[in-house]
Amino acid sequence: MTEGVVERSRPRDRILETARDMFHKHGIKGVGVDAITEAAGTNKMTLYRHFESKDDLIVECLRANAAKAGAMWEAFEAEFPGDKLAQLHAWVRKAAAMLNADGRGCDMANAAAELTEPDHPARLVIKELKEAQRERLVTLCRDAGIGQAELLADTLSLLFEGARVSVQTVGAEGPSTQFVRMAEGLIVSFRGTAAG
Amino acid sequence: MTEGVVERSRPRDRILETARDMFHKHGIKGVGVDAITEAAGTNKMTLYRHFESKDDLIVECLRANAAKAGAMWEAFEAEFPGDKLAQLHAWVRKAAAMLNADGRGCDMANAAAELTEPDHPARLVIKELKEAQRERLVTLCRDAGIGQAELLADTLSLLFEGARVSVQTVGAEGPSTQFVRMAEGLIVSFRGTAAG
DNA sequence: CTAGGGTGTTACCGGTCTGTAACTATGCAA
DNA sequence: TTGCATAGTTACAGACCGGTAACACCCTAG
Repeated sequence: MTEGVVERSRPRDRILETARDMFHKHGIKGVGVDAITEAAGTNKMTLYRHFESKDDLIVECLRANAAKAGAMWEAFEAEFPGDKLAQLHAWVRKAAAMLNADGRGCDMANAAAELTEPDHPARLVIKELKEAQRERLVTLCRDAGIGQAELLADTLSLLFEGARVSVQTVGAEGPSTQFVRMAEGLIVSFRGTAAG
Repeated sequence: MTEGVVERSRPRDRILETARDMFHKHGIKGVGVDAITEAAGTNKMTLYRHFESKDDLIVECLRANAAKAGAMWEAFEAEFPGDKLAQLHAWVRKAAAMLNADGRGCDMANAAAELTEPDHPARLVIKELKEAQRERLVTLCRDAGIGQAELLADTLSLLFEGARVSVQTVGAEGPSTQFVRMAEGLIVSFRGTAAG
């Protein structure tokens, strides 16, 4: 009765979820473990019983983000079963929606900007997850029957990545407003050229 | 009359230069003022005699970066006087060179990722300087006789921005390798369409 | 020579950070 | 009931952070 909060989930899940949100909003070095545990309604000892270190927590947060992104791809397939071109356009719409979601960029890109030590554990998983994402987009382009699928996928991915940092620096009214127009134009252009 | 021998630049210049380098390499929150002054061969008191605070130093570093970038544009004009299209291609080559320079992205984008407080003094100058950069590229495209100059400029700028974060996340062997090909293709494509 | 501005040195303040120790409280299961 | 895993509490260690005070130094202008 008196407790109506989200105390239903287990401390580990609450910590992970809260950390994801706070890292996203305030950056990784801008949030301490004390603030995370307090916001998660638990305490520091419990955090360190579930995670080896803050770096470990960071890595788990990045993996959780990637898992959520993976679910997005499954949603595309569910919405347009077999229609790969429609799924590609869905990706463009979803990307545009993320641009307007909040003024923060990609969590992995932001993490890479903050964690500069070359052997930081997060850098490995960032590279791994970004490469997996790229592979997915390349496959989607190829299955959509587009020639030079790699080039289109890389171009779209660079445009999106650039748009995300653009909203973070100059805001949502900057060059990123043209993202959909650019992306759709590119898809049309690549569809026009014969495969090869 | 008094000046002449510059065997060693003044403390303020050394601090500014050192801070620019260290912020670039290790991020802003990853470097303390003690480390900066020590690397600059001076001490903390001297830093605080020339800069109001670390935030003030950050802003001055960003402005110094922008000034250096401004010199780049003048170099284009000096190398290809009046030939705006050649200057645009020079911009593409210069951008590609920056991608391979080191694995770090744009200092302003990285600063925006780190400094999340909405009213942080650095955010204002980042927006101001990025908008100035964009205006320069738009003007160059327009003077090069390209129709839809804004759209080309924004597309190129997003591609470049995306390529910089890409090298920072997956490395220089990722999608950013195709940057020149993408950019040149876009310029050709936009030149083909009639102005209007 | 002298005065003074720029610089260097040392020590310190109050705060925050990650991470740990020791102990207590709770809930569930045999 | 007993036993054990999980979670909460308090306190602390050790390091680092941005920023300041007080004072000694040196070079040069006058």
